[in-house]
Amino acid sequence: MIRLGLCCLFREQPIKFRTTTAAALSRMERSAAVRKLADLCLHNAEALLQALTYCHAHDIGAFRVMSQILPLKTHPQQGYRIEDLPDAQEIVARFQACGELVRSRGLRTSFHPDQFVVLNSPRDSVVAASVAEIEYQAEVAEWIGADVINIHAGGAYGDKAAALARLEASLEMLSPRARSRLTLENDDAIYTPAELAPLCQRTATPLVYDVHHHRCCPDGLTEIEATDLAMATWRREPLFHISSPLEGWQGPKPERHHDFIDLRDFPRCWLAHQLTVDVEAKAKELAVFQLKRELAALAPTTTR
DNA sequence: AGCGGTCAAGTTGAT
DNA sequence: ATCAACTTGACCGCT
Repeated sequence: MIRLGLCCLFREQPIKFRTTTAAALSRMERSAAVRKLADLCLHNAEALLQALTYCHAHDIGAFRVMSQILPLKTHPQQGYRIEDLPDAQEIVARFQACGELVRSRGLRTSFHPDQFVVLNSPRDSVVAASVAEIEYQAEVAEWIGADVINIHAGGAYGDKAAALARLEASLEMLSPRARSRLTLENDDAIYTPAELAPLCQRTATPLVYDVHHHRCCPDGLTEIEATDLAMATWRREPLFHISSPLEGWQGPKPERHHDFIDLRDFPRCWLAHQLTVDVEAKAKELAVFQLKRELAALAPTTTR
């Protein structure tokens, strides 16, 4: 019943996504720059199709798409609209082909905008840039059939209640296609499941439960309680995160991720549910395979 | 061809 | 006040 997900990259499989830098583009004529960007987008769409094909063939049920799938899409100077790139139709067509595969094979895809996306910032410019980034990912999500754009709640700014109120207000700024995909995840330092759950329930925003973060930043809830709380916020298959600490729970930085998942870190209460669990481990597909094997040995019919 | 410094963005907390 | 850590590899300019 557990669908395991791979995050963005491969350790051994030669499937590579490409990107560029704003500095490099700024040294080129705009025509050459957009040509390069278009080539990268075409390449990445093809690579995504390969990634999804690989996942399906190897029984990996979910794939997280890297934020730079369209490189520098919302950069203030080098950003672009897809329709302004050469081969725009071909780029979209290739991503839509990914979407066909996702739907026909029952795969799940998601996005996880990174730490620069902060919807609860007191700075309007930060919120505006964050909304733009989420909207870009929502456009690609629509092409590829991704149902999740997962973000953290943001900073505390010395007043979490006010910060969460700003977050709630910012949700209103999103288009329907972005809003309907947006999810919130508990983080490893600031916002716990207990703090996010009320907002999630009130705003019908699914809560992505990261049990590693919960262990780093606890709130008094047991893992069973947090699991149930998070599950109740989903109107579809829940998406959770798993990872193991690089140097053990007693190490200096338990929030850092290990190459593989220690089976002891996988909450047993998750096994009873139909869930997607993204495997956040540096050995990538190898870690997914290892966890799948170990879960299968534990309970032979409960994984796929 | 190979090497290594650098890469758009925000926030926090260690120094 | 400054800066590394988040996640991480890959780009790109230099030899």
